[in-house]
Amino acid sequence: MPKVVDHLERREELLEAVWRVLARDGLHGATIRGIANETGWSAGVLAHYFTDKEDILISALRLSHTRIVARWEEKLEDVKGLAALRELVLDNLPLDDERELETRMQLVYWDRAVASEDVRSAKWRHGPTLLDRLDKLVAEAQQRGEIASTQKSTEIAERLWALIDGYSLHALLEPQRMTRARLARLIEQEFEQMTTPTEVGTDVEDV
Amino acid sequence: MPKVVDHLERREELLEAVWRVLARDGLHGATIRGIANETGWSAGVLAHYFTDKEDILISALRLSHTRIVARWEEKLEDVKGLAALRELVLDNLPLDDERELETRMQLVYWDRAVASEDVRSAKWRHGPTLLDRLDKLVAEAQQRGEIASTQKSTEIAERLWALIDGYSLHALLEPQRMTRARLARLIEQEFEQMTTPTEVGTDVEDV
Amino acid sequence: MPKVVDHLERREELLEAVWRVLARDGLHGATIRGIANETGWSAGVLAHYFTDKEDILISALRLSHTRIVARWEEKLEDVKGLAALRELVLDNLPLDDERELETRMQLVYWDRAVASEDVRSAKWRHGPTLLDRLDKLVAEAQQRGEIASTQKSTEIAERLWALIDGYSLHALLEPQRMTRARLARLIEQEFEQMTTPTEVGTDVEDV
Amino acid sequence: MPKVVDHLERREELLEAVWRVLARDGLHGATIRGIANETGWSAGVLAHYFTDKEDILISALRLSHTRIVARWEEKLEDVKGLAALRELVLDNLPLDDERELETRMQLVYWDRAVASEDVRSAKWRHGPTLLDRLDKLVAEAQQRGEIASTQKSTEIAERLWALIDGYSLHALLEPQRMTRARLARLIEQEFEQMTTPTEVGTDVEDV
DNA sequence: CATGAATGAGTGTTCATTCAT
DNA sequence: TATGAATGAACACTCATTCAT
Repeated sequence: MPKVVDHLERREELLEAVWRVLARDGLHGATIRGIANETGWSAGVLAHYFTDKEDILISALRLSHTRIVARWEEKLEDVKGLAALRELVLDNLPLDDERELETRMQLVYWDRAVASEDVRSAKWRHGPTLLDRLDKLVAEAQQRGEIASTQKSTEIAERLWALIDGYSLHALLEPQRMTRARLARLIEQEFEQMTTPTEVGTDVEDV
Repeated sequence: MPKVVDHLERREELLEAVWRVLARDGLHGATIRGIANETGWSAGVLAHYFTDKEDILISALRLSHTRIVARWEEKLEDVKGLAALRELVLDNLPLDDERELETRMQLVYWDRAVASEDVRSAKWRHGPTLLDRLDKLVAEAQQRGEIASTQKSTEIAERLWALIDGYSLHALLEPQRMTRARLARLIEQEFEQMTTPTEVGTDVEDV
Repeated sequence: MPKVVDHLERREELLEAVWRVLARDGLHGATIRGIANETGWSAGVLAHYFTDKEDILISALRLSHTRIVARWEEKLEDVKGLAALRELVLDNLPLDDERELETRMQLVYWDRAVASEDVRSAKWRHGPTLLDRLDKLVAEAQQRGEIASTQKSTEIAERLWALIDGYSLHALLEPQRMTRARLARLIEQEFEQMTTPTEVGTDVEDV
Repeated sequence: MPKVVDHLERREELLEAVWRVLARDGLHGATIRGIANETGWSAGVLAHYFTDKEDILISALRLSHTRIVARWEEKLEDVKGLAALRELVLDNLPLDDERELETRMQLVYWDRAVASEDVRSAKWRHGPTLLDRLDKLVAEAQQRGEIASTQKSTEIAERLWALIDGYSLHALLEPQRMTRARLARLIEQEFEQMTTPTEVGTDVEDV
């Protein structure tokens, strides 16, 4: 009996090594040999699982997305509205090593994305699912009266997404200034602002 | 006497070509020969003005920063407080071609920045002057009573900076969705929120 | 299993090609592509066996030294004193193609050696083993009474070494004048002079 | 009146700079710009005095030869025989800075000489004048009875020349071992050996 | 399935040379 | 005469890719 290797399992194991290399060396520093070295296998083995270097990079990014979405599903199963929204936002910030790796992963693709329509396309990105989910949860929180409805849910979601990416970027580029603690505090303030002032506002109006 | 060439002028002319290449092809696609082609000169001419490819890239980034800061100085000469803050924020968003090029320029360096302490250093970046300026103007606006003082100026500035980079990123990655018009509108809402709700609002309520 | 190649054997095969190139084109004319061409392989293959061009050149020189020393060991196994000395001297003169190639090899490095302390260092040269060996054999011949002891062994060795390099140089630079035959004759005279005159010799004859 | 420049004088001034560069950086490290830098003039000025880089190198070597020969003429004007021979030999050893520079100059050309018949030719070298002169003086010394006639003058001259180049080489490659003092002593011994032992021989005969 | 030997295109860089001023 | 701007060929080196074993 020949050695049976679970093709998909091995593939994902390889892609996780790609993640580590991308997070460590950036996309410009990610070579086939460097990746192979990180996997512990030889360079040629990647040819068995991927057609191309581009295929490796796309696959790595997509697997990351898939994992993230799966994690969302699990996390948001039992929570609703504002609580769910907070959960989702916190899950997309580099507040621990795992999420920082994911953030780095996305960041290194941007250099290529600006130059290539192809990289910007759905083949690489899993679409704006984060924005959609934020929107859905914001709307839900508005319906529950947890968030003011003075602004459209889409716009609030858009703002949250921008904050997530902006703060994430600053956390990676200036880690000693934008520490994880500071980042968590700033996001917390964001939620306070989204809730308290407007709640009062509604009260006044309601009177 | 040899052919007279203004060294600094020629240098800046070359660096502007570098900008165009970086914005078009990304940092990973910027080759010496590609840059030379964009300048209209031969490849070897770059050796006269720069020691290294790294020198070219650093110089291009720094010149961009210098130009931007100079533009700020000019724009903010006569305005103060909230008006100045709005001016500064709008000046840092990809709302026209010139600013979009600047935003692209910065973005393409991030891939390298995450992997290299050196690229993150002051040699490449001109320091967090934008944040400092935002902070100063927010504080000024707070003193004038144009913005509520419920939140520290630093935190408001930090949020504005994150929004600038987050929105800019989305504008570049999904231009058909995040159009310039939409971006302008969202930023305008941000300013409305910073001013209206806190004015009188909370005070009155608390009474 | 991949194609099996004896790494060390292939390495030495490549280095022998480097010898031929150096002897033919000089060090200044030895390019990676020229060397690759001489090996019969593509240029990139050298990257598998050597880190650098400098590594190639150092390795080529060191292998030559290693081979030469090994040959000495073998040749001097059974002979002693003057006979061994003669053997050693003759083995270091360009009296056949193999030794001429070795001499050329050494010569082409001198241009670099004068300018660089590094090239003069032990990393490149195998130390003055030839001088040491000459010295040892001269002393041995003196103890056996085959050579006069009026001069220190070190000084005789030093002179022999200078003659070896001086004659070798002239043989390479003016081959039509300093033929191999002439070179052999001159060295033979050197040995005669080292032995006969001090041995009472002339006195007896003249009587 | 335009600035009058003595063409030949300027040419020689430039070539002396070439000497310094060759002695310092070797032939492989001698670039047009490096030479120009050493002259204190711009790079383009060399184009006015020399057609080619090869022309520069040839000219530098030939001027050196010319100067050396002129020095010989002067030095050997009043001395004859053995004394003149000693003078000539000492003048060709790197026993002071000026002569070391000359020796280095010659040495760095050897790498090119082995590869190119052209460099070995008379266009580059001033022919074996040193050997001829040595020969003439040895013969003269033999006629005067200062040196034994047991060996042909040509062969003694050949040996002296080999010693000169061999010792010079070792002095440049291992300066800390083969010091100038040691070199002078070894050469002195050579002259003693050339005279004393044979003198004894003659004494016996004369009896 | 896994290896690593081998390839060749593309990169940054150096440098002799030309030429308008 | 002297300059230095500009060129373009040649270089060492990197790296994704192919393929025989």
